[in-house]
Amino acid sequence: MKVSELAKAAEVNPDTVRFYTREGLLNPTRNPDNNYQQYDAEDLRRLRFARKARQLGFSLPEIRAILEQADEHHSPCPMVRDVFEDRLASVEREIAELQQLRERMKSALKAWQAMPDGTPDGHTICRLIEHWDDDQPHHNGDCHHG
Amino acid sequence: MKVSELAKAAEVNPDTVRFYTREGLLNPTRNPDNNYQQYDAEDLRRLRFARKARQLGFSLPEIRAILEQADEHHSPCPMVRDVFEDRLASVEREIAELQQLRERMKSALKAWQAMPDGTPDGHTICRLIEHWDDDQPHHNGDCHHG
DNA sequence: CCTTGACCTATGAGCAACTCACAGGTTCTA
DNA sequence: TAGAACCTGTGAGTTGCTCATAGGTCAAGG
Repeated sequence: MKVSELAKAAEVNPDTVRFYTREGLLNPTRNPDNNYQQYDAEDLRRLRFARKARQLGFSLPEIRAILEQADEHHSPCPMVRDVFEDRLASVEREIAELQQLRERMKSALKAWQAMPDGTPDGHTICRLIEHWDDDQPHHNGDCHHG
Repeated sequence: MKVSELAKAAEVNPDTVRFYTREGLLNPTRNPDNNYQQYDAEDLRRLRFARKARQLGFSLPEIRAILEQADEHHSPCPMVRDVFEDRLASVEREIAELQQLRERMKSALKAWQAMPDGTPDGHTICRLIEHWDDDQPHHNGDCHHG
C-alpha cells in the first residue's frame, strides 16, 4: 500500500499518514525501485488504532508508547488504564465547565434578545461581557468606551 | 502603567499583554524617554474585557473587531450576538460529544476493572480501543499485534 | 562610579496535531 | 511522449499564548 491508499482505507488525510510516519507511529518499508513508502495491513491496523485512541483523547506520544509496548510483546494495559482514567477525569471536568458556560451564555442571550438589533449603546453588551466574571470582587470599572 | 503593572492588575502574564499589544487589542502610548509602553485605565478595561470574552470562546480577531467597533462609537451588538449564538451552538455540540465520549469511556473502564493489572494479553485492551467505533461496519481486523 | 538585579524592548521559536504549499521525481494513461 | 496524478522531503501556517534570546534602562548599594 502506498500513502494515499492507506489514507483512503483509514479515511484520513494522506498528510496525516505521512505525519504519523514521521512521528514513528507507522513503520513502513521502502520500495527500493522508487523510494516510495510501503504500508501493509499491520500499518492499517496501527493507523486505525491510533485514530480511535485520538478520539479518546490520547496524545500522539502516548499512542506511540502503547504501540511500542505492544511491539515488544508487553501488555500496555496498566499504562493505558492510567492514562485513560486521567482522560476520563478531564473529560468530566470539561463537561462541567462547558455546562456552566452554556448556562451563562444562555442567560446573556436571553437578556440580549429583549433588545432590538441596532441598539445605540454598546454599553449593554459591553457590560454583559465585562461583568461576566463578577462572582469575583476585583472589578469596579465602567464600560470600556464610556 | 508599564507592561508588568498592567499584567498584574489584570492577573495575566506580561507576555500576554505584549502579545495583545502586537495583535492590536491594546493601544498604549510610548514614553519618549525610554521607549517603554505606557498603558492607562482604558487599556486595563480593554484587557479585562478581552480576557472575559476569551472565556466565552471569542477569538482574538473577533475581540479586536468588537473593540474597534466600540472605538468608532458603533454598537458592536449585532455582530457580537451572531458570534455569540454560533459559540453557544458549538458549546452545546461539544457538550453532547463529550457526554457520549464519557459514557463510552466509563463502560470501557468497567470492562477493564474486571481484569488484573498485568494481564498478559494486550489483546483485550487493544480490542477495546480498536472496536471503539464499531457502530460503523468498516472494520474486520484482529488485534494489531496478534 | 560602577555593578547587580529587575525591569523593559523586539523578535523568533515552541507547543499539539495536523494541513497545506513547494519543488522535484515517478508512474499511469491517452 | 505529454500531461495528469501520484510520490518524496521539508518548511510553514494554524491558535493563543509562553518562553528564550540579546540588548537597552533604571534604582539601589558598595
